Amino acid sequence: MTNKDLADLIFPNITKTIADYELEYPERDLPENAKVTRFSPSPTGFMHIGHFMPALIDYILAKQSKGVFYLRNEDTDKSREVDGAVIYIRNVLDYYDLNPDEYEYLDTSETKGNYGPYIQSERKEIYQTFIKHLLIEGKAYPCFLTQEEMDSIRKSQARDKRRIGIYGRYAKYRNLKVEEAMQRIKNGEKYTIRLKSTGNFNHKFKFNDLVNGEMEFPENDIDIPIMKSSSGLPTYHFAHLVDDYLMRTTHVVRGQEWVSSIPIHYELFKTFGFKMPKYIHIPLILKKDGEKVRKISKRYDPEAKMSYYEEKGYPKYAVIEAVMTIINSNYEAWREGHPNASFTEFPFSPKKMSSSGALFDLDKLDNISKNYISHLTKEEVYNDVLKWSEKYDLEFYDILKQNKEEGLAIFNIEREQKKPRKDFACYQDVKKQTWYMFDELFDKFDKKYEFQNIKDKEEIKNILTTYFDKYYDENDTKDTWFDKIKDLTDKLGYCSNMKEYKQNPDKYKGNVTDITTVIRVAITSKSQTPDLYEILKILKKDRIQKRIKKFIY
RNA sequence: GGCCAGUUGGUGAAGUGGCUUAACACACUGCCCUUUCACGGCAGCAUUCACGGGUCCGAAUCCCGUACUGGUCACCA
Repeated sequence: MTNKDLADLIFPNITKTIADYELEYPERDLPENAKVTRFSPSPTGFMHIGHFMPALIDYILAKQSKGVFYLRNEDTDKSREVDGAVIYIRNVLDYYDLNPDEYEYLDTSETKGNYGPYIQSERKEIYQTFIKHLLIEGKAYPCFLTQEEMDSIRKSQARDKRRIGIYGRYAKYRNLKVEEAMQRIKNGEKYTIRLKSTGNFNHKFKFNDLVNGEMEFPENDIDIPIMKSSSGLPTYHFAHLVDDYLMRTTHVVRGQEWVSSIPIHYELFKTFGFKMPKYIHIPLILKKDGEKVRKISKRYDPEAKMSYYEEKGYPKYAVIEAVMTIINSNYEAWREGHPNASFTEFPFSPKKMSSSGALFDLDKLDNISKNYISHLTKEEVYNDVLKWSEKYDLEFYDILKQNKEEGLAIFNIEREQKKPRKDFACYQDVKKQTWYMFDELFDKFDKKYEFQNIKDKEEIKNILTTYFDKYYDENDTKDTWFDKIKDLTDKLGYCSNMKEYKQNPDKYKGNVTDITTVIRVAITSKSQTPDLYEILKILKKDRIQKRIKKFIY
């Protein structure tokens, strides 16, 4: 009985060889230095910002080098798979225009690319071919350790302060006779297949990570599981080896949490004699939790989920920009010199990445987003808000849809000028800041009139009636409008000249500010709004009179 | 506990031995502009780069040690 017999017993139907697959998936015919990257999420839930960042980098790297960016579905753990996660992840890529060149979509059976299948659960035979090869060579073996046995090994190792894992004398089945292994398998015993590690923990090897530079690790000597007993599917480490080799991946972008697996991956690649891809281990996104910082979590931190940004209505441009500033510290400087360039043109450098984790600054996002939205045209804002509200605020959507002209006018207040207002950080803000301009909302809401200095009802009434009966003319230009306000101010015993007022505040009942505030509040209910003249201009006489009447009586 | 990495202001950070009396951006504070709010302008915000020691004419930058922080040690990825 030989290793070959054992391998045939375990994989009777595997007849192909590694060489067959190497022929089937040859080296890619790409320009020199073209990078092949992949976005490879496991479909276990929502798309996390910690996935989005590597996806952006993958995309940039491939685009810039005229390479390939492909999507691979890492679904080797069927028990953790969440329904719809695949579709959701794809939608996020789609939403941000990070379209993969190669992919396979389960729901639509749409597929593209010659290096598939791109779904790991459909690659079982391929993995098993590689595992069979290892078995034949005596570099892997079936292990019959039960969960309970492994738990007790782990406990005793922890107690004795030894390294945790199945290695050395803990690897009870690594030298089991072929005959006995075959007998156990025939008896129906459960087994996993482990790598027969040849590493020595006391030997170090050097490894070059594109972010961290040269690092040194002890060799792996743990007989890691490469195939699960439950499904016959490989573990992550083994799938990484096979897929990234066969799909001819050149650059692997993944989170820092993977650097501790480097010794395992190093040994795996060495065992097969395959060249390792280059690795870019990117910093984790952290979250401040009281005094401590920790890895951002989709359970506790709403902003960890990519859906957060869509729900709030942050323009995708702003989200990408904000993430890019974390990715490379010199991004902002570059952007200043290239205001209209696509982020894909940014000369990304892994060396410029920080190797420690970063807090994601939502204030910064707001700032980027406000700047961006402030430079859109009124039509762009209108269309974006319409699109957003159709999904997230139907009431507002209906109003906007029916009042397009008015919406455009409102969004154009102090816009389309050299230094536009920066009111909106996201489209969710728009309604909060413009609702009083729409009668449907203004009439509906329970308003708190935010009067400031002048609170006396009679005085307010007097100011309003005098102004609207004697002064207001909807055709006035801004200058004449304000001249009239000043005239009224003086007539009523207030001061229209602020400098004069500041010198002798006691001589007057108040100043222009008080008068405009009364008008502003009576009309909008709010003490703080954009330019009053513009607001009056949009509302027009009839609606203003209606509001005033309603307010006074 | 083992292994790996990191530590510059509230945040992202620039900085690779003298050009740094530590850049830039966000946030914050104050002033100015101003019909409110914003916008905009100006100014302020780390005498110091986790700590201790060493090398050097000279260190945030190089070396050693300590502390702290983070990641990881699954038939999860």
